[in-house]
Amino acid sequence: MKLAREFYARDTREVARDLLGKVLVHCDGGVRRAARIVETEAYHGPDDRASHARFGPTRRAAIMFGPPGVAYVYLIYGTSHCMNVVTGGEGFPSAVLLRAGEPVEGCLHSTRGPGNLCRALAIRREHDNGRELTGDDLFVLDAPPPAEPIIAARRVNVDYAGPWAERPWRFALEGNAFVSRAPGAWRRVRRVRR
DNA sequence: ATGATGATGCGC
DNA sequence: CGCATCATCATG
Repeated sequence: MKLAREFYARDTREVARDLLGKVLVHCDGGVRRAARIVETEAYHGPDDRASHARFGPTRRAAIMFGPPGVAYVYLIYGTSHCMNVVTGGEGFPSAVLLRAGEPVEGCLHSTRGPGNLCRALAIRREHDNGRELTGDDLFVLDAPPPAEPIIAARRVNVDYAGPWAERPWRFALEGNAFVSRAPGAWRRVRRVRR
């Protein structure tokens, strides 16, 4: 069963945790590609200095201010695409970055790391940015809560964000082999409620 | 540790 | 307009 808009219309950090174990599906011209989400990051509100929304509703970030349940896909470092799902209430900019998955079906590449995950599922900014996750091409399938405990840590590569970089808004399934490597990963990890 | 590679956002 | 920056990855 596909996750409905109400799933996304909640606090970013809650959505980021609840997305773990769910299955991201991309129907790519008749071919189905899917991965189980094992790592996410929350970007929460206009004051989050790590968020693309920190400059306000610019052309790129405006989508984060819009309705939840929409894909936000952008190109980073000229080489990698990253996919987010827009969350929260309209007008309050927030999104969850999908950082890693576990291959389920039709994956073209490693699913470890946000850029790799997009490449594996053939998700690209030109085709998928702004796509409604309530549609039939790109969506997330519901799944039972994961057996693995959920862990949290500071977000990756957002040192420019000052104190906001310390917030434990990166979530993952403990011990999962597909969780991305990153500097300082899981050092100050805290366990989160199930 | 570093380079590839291009969109983005800012400041002039 | 120019320029620095960047929610990455692969390689050595």
